[in-house]
Formats: sequence, structure tokens, C-alpha cells
Amino acid sequence: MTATMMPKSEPTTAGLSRRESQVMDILHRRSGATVAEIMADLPDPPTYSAVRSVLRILSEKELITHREDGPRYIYYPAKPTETAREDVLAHVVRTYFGDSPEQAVTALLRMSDVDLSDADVKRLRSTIRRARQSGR
Amino acid sequence: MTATMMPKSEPTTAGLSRRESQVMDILHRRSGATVAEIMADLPDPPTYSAVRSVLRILSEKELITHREDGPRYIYYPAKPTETAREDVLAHVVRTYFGDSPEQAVTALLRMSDVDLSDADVKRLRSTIRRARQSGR
DNA sequence: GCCGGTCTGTTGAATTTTCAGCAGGGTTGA
DNA sequence: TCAACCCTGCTGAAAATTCAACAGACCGGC
Repeated sequence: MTATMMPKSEPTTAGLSRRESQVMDILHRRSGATVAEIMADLPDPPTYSAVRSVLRILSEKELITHREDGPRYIYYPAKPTETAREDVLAHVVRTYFGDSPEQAVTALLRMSDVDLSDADVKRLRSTIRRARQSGR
Repeated sequence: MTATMMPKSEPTTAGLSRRESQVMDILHRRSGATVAEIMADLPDPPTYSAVRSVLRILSEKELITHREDGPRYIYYPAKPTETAREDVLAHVVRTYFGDSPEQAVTALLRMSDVDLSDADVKRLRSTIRRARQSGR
């Protein structure tokens, strides 16, 4: 288990303002959302208009898109959540775990009260194998 | 390996401005830094004074402290990196992995080209066991 | 001693972010 | 039909962030 993080171009999610980040997080978490849903999920919810302003800015930065759903829009992250995952994990590992994925994995397992049974390991292995074969 | 994330109070790292986040990241990554070092690591580095302004604000929010090192200050995160790690992992897992630590672990292992050998699993287990015993 | 350099503390301005109000279009149901 | 409602598009102001300049303290070398 020797591993160093792949060099990564800066994640597109970096350099966002506070509200912008919050909105992007919501869109990822919900896999798309309407303005009303976003507003409901925001801490210290501002007005409807305020949310729409943030969405307009994110659109201009091409970080989100939208599809019409009857009378309203549903907003989505412009790039797949899969990509965002890699970016954010790379950033977290680099910033908080000294570029050591092992440390991150350990912390993750520990935090989440996971016991690594043999069956679990087996499943993890096959999951990873499958992902690798189909993914790249 | 059944696991759900512990409920967490909102991470203190949330709700920060762009620059504030960048500075906090640098402090965690470097385990403390001088103004000059922070400035050097910032994208689109502003002036010395600008960095100091951000530091002052972070101090007022009690997110950082500093120690004198001869003529200059070295700034540190106010709370241990360990705490920040848990906060940020919880947030990432919740936002990008549908609250499933397993998925996060899988993605992490996959990204970092790790093969799970038996020896690795053994080491992971004992690391986690040790951490649990001493840590809580 | 004294000058140059470096650092912190503070202040105020420029820019960005955040927000709310209003106009216009479209849909729904009475 | 038409009135109430909900949504988007747009505009401009309030608030926060970001930044730079200046003043004073300290240290080292000449």
C-alpha cells in the first residue's frame, strides 16, 4: 500500500465565495435542486431573489446548468459529481493528511465505527476491481 | 461494515470567506506558518498587509492563534488539526458520498492506486485498534 | 549612534459578495 | 376570461470581503 496522490489541477470548486460553496454543496448532495429546495437547505436562508443571484453567478462561471421542469428550473452541477469527488478528496488528503491517502482512509474508518471483517475486505477489493475495470 | 456518520455539529471551518478558507488550509497543511509563508502559498498572492488583515479577522473569530518566534509570529489553527480532519471528512462524506463512508473509502483507495494486500489490511486493522484504544 | 530592513497594529478605501425589490411572462383554476 | 400565483430576468443598494498604505517598534550591521 504505497501511494502518493496524483498531481491534480486545482479543483474547480476552489475559489468560490461562501454562498457559492454552500449552493454547490447542496446541488451535489441532492443531485440537482430547485431554487426553493436550495433556499430551504441554506443556513440563514436569504430570500428567493438572493439565491437566484448566486445561481446566476454560478451559471456565468459555468459551474452549473439547469433544465426546465415544467414551470421551474432544476439546477445541476455542470460537471459530474464523480469529478467533484476526486477533486475534493485530493484536496482534503493534501491539506489535512499530508498527502497520505492511507491516513485519510484510516481516519475515515475509525470515525465511522467500521470494523474491517474479512468479508468486508473481500467486498472492498471486488468493488475496487470492478470500478477499475469498467472505469479506466 | 455497517456505518452511518455520527451527527456532527457544523464544522467551524464552514462559513468562511474565500481568503479565510485558503489561509486556514495553508495553516493546516504546514502545521503553522509565518505571514511570508502564507503569502507565498496563496494563489494570486496579495500584499503582505492584505494577508495580515485576513489573519486579524481569523484571530477575532478565534480560529487561529499565534506564537512569537523571535521577531515574527507563527500562526496556528486554534483547534487541533485532528478536529478539523473529522469535521472536513464528515462534511465530504455527507456532501459527496451520500453519507456513506464506505463509498468514500472506496473512492480514496481507487484514486490512490492502492492495492489491498493482506499485510496492508493487517496493518490498517492494528492502526485503527491502536488509535481507538488510546484515543477514546 | 544611526540607518536600513523587517515586522506588527491600525485605518480607510476599492472591490466583491450578498441581498431584496420590481417587472414581465406563463400556468392554474374558478 | 381573468385573477391569483409562481417563476425567471434584471437592477441597484447594503454589507462583507479584500486589499494597500501608513505609522511605530524592534533588531542588526556599519
